[in-house]
Amino acid sequence: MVDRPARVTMMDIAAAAGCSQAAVSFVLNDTPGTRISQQTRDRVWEAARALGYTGATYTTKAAYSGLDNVIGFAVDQLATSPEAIVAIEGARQASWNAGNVLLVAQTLSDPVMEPKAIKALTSGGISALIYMTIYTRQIELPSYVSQLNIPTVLLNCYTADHAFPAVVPSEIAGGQSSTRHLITHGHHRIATITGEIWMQAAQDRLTGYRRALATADIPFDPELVIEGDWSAGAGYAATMKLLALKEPPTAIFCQNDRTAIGCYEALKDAGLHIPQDMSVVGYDDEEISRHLVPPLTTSVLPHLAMGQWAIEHLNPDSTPGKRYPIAKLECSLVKRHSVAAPRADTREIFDGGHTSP
Amino acid sequence: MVDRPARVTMMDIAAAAGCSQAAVSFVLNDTPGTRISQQTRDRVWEAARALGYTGATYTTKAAYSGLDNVIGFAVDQLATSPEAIVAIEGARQASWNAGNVLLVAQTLSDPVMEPKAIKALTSGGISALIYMTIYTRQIELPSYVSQLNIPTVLLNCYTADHAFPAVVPSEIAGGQSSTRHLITHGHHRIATITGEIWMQAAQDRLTGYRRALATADIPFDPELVIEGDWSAGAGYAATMKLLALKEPPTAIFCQNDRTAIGCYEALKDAGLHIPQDMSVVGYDDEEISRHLVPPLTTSVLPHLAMGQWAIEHLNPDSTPGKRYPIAKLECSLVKRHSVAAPRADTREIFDGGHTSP
DNA sequence: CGTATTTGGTAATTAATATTAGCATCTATC
DNA sequence: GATAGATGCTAATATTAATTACCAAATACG
Repeated sequence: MVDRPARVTMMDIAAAAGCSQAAVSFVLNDTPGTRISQQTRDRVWEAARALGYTGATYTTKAAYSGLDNVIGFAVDQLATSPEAIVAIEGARQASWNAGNVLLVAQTLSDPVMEPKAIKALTSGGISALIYMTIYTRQIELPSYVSQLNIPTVLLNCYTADHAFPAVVPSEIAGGQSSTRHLITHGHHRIATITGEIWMQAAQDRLTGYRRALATADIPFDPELVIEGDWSAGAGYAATMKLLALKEPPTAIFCQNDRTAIGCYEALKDAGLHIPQDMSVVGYDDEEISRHLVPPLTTSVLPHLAMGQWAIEHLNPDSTPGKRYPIAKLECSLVKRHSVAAPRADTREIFDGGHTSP
Repeated sequence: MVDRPARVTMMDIAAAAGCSQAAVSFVLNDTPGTRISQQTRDRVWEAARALGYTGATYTTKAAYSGLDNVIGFAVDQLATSPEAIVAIEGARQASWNAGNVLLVAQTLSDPVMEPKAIKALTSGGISALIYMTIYTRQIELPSYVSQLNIPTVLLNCYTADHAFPAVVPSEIAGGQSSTRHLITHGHHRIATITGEIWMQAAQDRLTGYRRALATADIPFDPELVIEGDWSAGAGYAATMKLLALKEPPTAIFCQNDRTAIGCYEALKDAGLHIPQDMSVVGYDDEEISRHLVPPLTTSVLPHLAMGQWAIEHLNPDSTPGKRYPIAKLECSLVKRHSVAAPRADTREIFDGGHTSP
């Protein structure tokens, strides 16, 4: 480069502050063992700030830039739901022994903010990156992430090319075990209220539901699947629709807790009691679920475990071209008091008359 | 320095990778317009990583280190309570227009981790720092924070020397307005269940309580102040103690929502109804409060506003020696259904016989 | 087969910063 | 009022990294 007019050097600061370049170096680096008066220090700092000193050109984007054990954690949203916090906590716990520091930035799913956030993270010299999204989904990893040349793990999302380790909740298994839990309590006529069906999670939980039915040799009845939208309102409406059926279900698998809240309301309005008249299970284990009456049986999202998994799979040997399978972690069922065996009379109808002892 | 054995330079990498220093520079900087084969690039990266290349020495800790608009947010705990997240969200909203990126790190109140966290934050070249604690309290700001030479704001904490702008909730005003709310509903015999009294927040809320009584010319009765510990259990015990009083109160100001939950339980067990037999107000506006029966009147902690305030007061002109007053933001009361006028009969006793129309 | 062009580098130069050594000036001390 | 530090700084130098200019081998091509 022939002309570099923009760059501010220590020489410029020295000229502005009326001292030597060496003095500027001493001040800005706070070099121990040098004697510079406070006045000169102030003048230097002031000049540096006024001129917008940016440090040396020699700040290579190279790996291990000074800080070891700093792991970047990029997530699209922090405040909207607790999952991100839980995952961060899991990551923190897992890296506790190693003394790692987590640096968290929000990408806000914004084409302007995301590169800024990632740059802010990386220019600090992180040694690894965890990239998380709030909603489980396939993503296109931006090039400025994939070309970072540091170990990277995807959390709650994955790319089509499987170029990075990725971990997501096992929603299929979760839907399956929720449904199986109802089946083992003797239910045969089990309804489900889905989320917005275009979302991966909703499809997977439904798949799990069907799989559990198939495993137990219970025929699938499309009448018992109502499409919701994760909201309590949809849960209410769907439950009402189910109750109006000629053969109403004896149990409802609500595919998230908010839907279950609407379901609770509808059952109350219909004069039915949980779990005597109707068993209900939710999904997500939101804080409120344990305070419902009766406390809701639901599945915990494994975000804590996913955070831990991510840390444990930050493998430095990134063989180029390697392909990783997507890891799926179990959503464990927390059993509370919203599930019971169906009433004998109801059960007899579908059980062909023989009741269990 | 005569011997510098530790420092890894591009020369070292060049030797290890079997190429020139220039080639290393090209590769690590991804300099456009240079032709380096992929094999050489790989060798260079591998060597750089193996040797632990840390970048140039010339990475001055100077101001404005490359990244403008990156604000560090250090907080002791992220996961234990939602306040930190709310404050971060407030800060994010406030800096939205400016396009700032927030970089969040947890200090974990740990003498080992905190310096690491702060260093991770600052070495990225943040232009400002917000330092937050979960519990409102006076702190000793570590020297590596106070000597950072960037605009700094304290959130939910403050130093004895007032050397930095600081913002905390106005707990005194909050306690006062909670109590006043009960007074305006006609209550004269108002109890309070405190938190752990060594905590600033508990003391301040109690002070607000006393101040509200004094303003309304209601004599302070020590019998009506029970020391709790923020827990539901303490709330239960304290309420029972209050109910056993010769002249039980008609309203209870629980100094946090969890205490109020215990209080609700105790009242239920005593066969009393809220708000007909006893008015209750809480504090903190936890998620659960709106789902209690009846929904709890409580005060919202102003963490969102505090986050915004912090961003707005990141003033770059840090005149050395300047003193800042501690800003206090209002805890606004959210009125739900746990407060009503006292029963006429109860009120008559203390009202001297004349009831309001 | 000679020549042009691309590929893949190096050597030398330059820019920027860190560090060492030393030089005035002040200040306390006898 | 000489003198021995201590203080506050600069000049010179050493390191390090970025960049330019150039070079040799491989490849394409008529």
